[in-house]
Amino acid sequence: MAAMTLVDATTPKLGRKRDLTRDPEILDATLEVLAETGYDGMTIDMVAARAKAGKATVYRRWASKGELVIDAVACMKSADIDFNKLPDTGTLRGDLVAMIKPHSIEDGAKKLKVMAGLVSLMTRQPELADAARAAIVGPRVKVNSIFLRRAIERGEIPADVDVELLSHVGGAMATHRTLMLGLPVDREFVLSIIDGVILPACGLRGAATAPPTKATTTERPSGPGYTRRG
Amino acid sequence: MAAMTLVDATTPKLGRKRDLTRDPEILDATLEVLAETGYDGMTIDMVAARAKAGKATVYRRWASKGELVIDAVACMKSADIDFNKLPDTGTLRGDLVAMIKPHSIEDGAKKLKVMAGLVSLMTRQPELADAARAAIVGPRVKVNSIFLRRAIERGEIPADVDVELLSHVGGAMATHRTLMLGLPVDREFVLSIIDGVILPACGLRGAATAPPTKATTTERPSGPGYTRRG
DNA sequence: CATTTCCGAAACTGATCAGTACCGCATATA
DNA sequence: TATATGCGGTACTGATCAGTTTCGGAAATG
Repeated sequence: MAAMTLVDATTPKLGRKRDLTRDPEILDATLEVLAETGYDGMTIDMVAARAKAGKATVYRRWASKGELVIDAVACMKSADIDFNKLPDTGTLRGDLVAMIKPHSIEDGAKKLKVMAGLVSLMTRQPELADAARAAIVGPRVKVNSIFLRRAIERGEIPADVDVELLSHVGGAMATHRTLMLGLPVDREFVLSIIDGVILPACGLRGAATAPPTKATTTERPSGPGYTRRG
Repeated sequence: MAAMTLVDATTPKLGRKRDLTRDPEILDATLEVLAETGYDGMTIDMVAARAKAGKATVYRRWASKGELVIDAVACMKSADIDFNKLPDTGTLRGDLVAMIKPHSIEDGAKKLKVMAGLVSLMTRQPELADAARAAIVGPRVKVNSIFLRRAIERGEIPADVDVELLSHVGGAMATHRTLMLGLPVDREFVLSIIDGVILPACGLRGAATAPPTKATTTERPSGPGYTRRG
């Protein structure tokens, strides 16, 4: 990921070799500063200081501030969800809830903070926008759509639910809460999205909710934590 | 709205009076530039040029760039929804759809563009964040919660739907689509949120959708465009 | 019509920051 | 151990921009 915009780097025959361990450290520092101050507030000196590196070292590896940031953002992608280890609990709710881990929440929060610092620039820098979407939006949407499609195949939810749209609901609510409302996205909030929006929108009801006033609540396969409406 | 941060302005006994028509023109120019370039990209010279005013004229009215922007954002609030003329069609879907007017879509799109230019700063400037939320998030959420509560009172939707949460869904999806995906929020998209997320989450189904595979679709008061599940 | 004050324009000041150049030291090769 | 090179640090350059000052002209008052 980093290599793509790295400044040439022809290996010398003699003398000291480029210290490759500096790259990830500088990229991490970039993400930290980005999350704290945003793109415009971030200076190369801040990044260098954070990484305990010299400014020149940064410019020896990346041609410009813009390319450094694009690389750093692209870097976040790999540190994301492992698609080979997705939960498969047998229920949509189970799968969604299984994704709520402290690490995942924390990681998402940091990514959204980075995103906040880039939003303004993204409208004018398609390359950056693509990198940010691929790193932050893409993976989460993909996971949700996998879970939803599974639930359809399983017959748990109707086949006509708008998977594409519903896959975005979680991320949209988290984004909105962080960027617009300035409130934290914690476990409780994610649960409320699952039980208050996504599952109901699929015709299911969340775990700990009272049955609807009039509806005849037909008990379903009775797996832990959901009932089907209709 | 503008007056609160305006620089003193003691009326003289003699000579030319302050041209009050310049204020709204400068504020409008500010919003335009803000939407196009974001807070950091915006310069006072740009605003002055756009308003065909001198830079000094701007500083004669606002003490700093920050205060100008806060005023401009606060200004957007008043140009919003008229709460005395909210639609009341008798159905939740009818009310929600009645809010989709070309002007409303356009207005929302512009506000989101302005918001995009402020997001990064909002995390570090609570005053600005408050102004932005009051102008952009607040009114829309309020409208949705009014519609939802009405629908509950009417018995159209269950009383246990999470009104607070669902009121944010529309705005969250629009924000996400604009800021993160860089796609336009058009009538079709708003309709898909209504029919694909909000109504289903309330146990209703949108107008032009096939009935669910297994559920017994009980026909309800049979107003145009909805059926109740359960 | 004289006076006062605002206007737009443009020049100026000081701070900040991207990007460059250079230094002396550390380190890996031969 | 001699040599070539990357390292962190610092000083520099040039551009940009917030905010100030100044100026000639235009308007409103009396």
